[in-house]
Amino acid sequence: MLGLHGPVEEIAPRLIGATLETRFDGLHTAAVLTEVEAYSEFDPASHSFRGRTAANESMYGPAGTIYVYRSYGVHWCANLVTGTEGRGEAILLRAGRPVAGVEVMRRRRGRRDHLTDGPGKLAQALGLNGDHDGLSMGSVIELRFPEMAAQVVATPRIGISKAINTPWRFVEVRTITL
DNA sequence: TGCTTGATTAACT
DNA sequence: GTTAATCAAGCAC
Repeated sequence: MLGLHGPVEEIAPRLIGATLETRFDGLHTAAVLTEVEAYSEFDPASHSFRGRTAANESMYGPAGTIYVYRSYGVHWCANLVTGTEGRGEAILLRAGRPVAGVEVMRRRRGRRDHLTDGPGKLAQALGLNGDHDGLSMGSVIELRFPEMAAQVVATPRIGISKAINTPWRFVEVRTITL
């Protein structure tokens, strides 16, 4: 996919402002990404740091692959692979702004607000779960880049205990929460 | 085989 | 601000 292949720390900020769209079972939802985090091999905080396993296999796929993992045994979190195949790099999609299918999102989330303001929430609102791990960007999951680049700020990543000073969290300036 | 730790969320007080 | 829910991966034994 155009503009989707490259080092995670370079691609990640460019995902801010991009629209992620899903069509599952005829249900259309879309969110503009406002917060992402980059993870790579040789990165102690990354799932791929300890090497390739059955669980993180899709992190090693080609650019455009979706990596979905179970978080805290409860939630699903979605990543987008943008690196070279076999490198184990991915970008965690942490938050977004609903722009289509809000009622579908509300039904999936079971509430009216806080639909996409967290990685588990964003994945659930878009209907992403373990079934979609390893799928590629294409007919059911699409990413559209904006006309103009968003204003982005880089900060340390959230909820990790290693490499806490690596500023690989990228947040849209208008929605920044530090 | 058992123990600890999460790339979290929601419901509490 | 605190805590339960809930489970798989990773690591020690």
